[in-house]
Amino acid sequence: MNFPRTIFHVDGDSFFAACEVASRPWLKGKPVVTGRERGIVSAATYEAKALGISRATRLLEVKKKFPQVIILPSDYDTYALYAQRMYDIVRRYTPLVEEYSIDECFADLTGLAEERGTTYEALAKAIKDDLETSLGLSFSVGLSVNKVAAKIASKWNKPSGLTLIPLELLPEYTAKLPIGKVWGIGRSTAIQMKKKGIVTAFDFASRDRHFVRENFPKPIQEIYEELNGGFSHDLHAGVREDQASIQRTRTFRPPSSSREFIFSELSRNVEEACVKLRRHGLFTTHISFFIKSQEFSYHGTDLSLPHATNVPQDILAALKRAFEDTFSPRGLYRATGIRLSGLTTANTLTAHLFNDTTRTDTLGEMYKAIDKVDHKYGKNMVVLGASLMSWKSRGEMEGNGPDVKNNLFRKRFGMPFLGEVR
DNA sequence: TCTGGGGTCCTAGGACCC
DNA sequence: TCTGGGGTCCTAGGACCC
Repeated sequence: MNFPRTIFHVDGDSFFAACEVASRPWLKGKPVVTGRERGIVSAATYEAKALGISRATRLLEVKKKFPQVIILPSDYDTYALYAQRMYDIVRRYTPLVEEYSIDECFADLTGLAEERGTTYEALAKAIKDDLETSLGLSFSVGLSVNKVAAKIASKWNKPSGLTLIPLELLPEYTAKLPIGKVWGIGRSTAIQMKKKGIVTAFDFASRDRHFVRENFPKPIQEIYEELNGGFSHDLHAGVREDQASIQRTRTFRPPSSSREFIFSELSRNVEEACVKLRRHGLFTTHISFFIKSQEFSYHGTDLSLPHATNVPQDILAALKRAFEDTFSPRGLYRATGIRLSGLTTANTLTAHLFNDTTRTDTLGEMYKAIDKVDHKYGKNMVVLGASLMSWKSRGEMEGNGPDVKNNLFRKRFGMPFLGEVR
């Protein structure tokens, strides 16, 4: 078997649902789905899938047809914990591990089989067994010559599959694979390709290189190379420190046309994005926000801030006018979102360029204290008055239950400058 | 005061991923 | 599949410069 480079891909089977079962053993063997807060299925155990439930099935339908199914809200903190353990186990074999997503990773095993006097098949099996026995979850793994091919391999046989695609077998696999299933080929590219007579991944791979260069953008050209056994996607091992953006978005139900409420939703998103910013020790210089209409159209703008910041007050001040310009009282909206980009590690710009640095520094100090309070007593102990309507909203009850909601309000008191504290 | 050729930087928007 | 939330990368085109 020929592996010029040896790229390994791990994919957790029904990951979210499987994590729930692993952390609550009494759920074992039961049909469990996650995604309660969304109203549709995010992940389903195989017992649930056996009933005919698949991703994106409506939960109302699930409840009606299968009352025995256990419906859980997503718990990303737990999933992230399992993901971390998964990466660490793979790292026992090589430091070259890319933490690709919450349920996937890539590893570069090039040369390792020879080094250990074993085969790649045995090596892949060992990693898979290690993962499954240590975590109590099932994984599908794939081994091939690059990332695109390794993804094909891990998807080939789910759940709990182990597939090796050496260079010489790649055409056999691509010939059986619709082009739209290839990692990086989305709907619109697939449609474009169909018009050019490309149906399978092999159809694409066997086209003339010149034709591909002429007709497709760079990312698609890179996929072309990898479908032919080349190597164009490097592994990004280690943790990413140069994150480009942080975003926070939230859908609310029912949709609303209240200016105050929608701004409070935005304000809450800004606050939560800032928490993340501070946790990473970052400051933002560019923001973009949107409000999303019931018809799924997005309205919003991008803004540059006068100086780098990590406190919500600065961002909201910049946002206020743009929001007023964007918001239409006749519109019906279903979500808001904020994205922070132009991230830097220090607010160097503030130095002596602006005369309100004192205020910003004071706010900075205050948020240090607030972050400590949140760390000690739980998230969102202190929130801005501007966000308050969002916390009061009905949608909140669905996730946390009425107790939390009542609790939230008993302990509130107003505080100048900060808005409201509870 | 009529206009060549070439470069950089930024932004909006599209496409894609899990 | 009538649709949640969090990301990345690329490209075209405008602004500006020599």
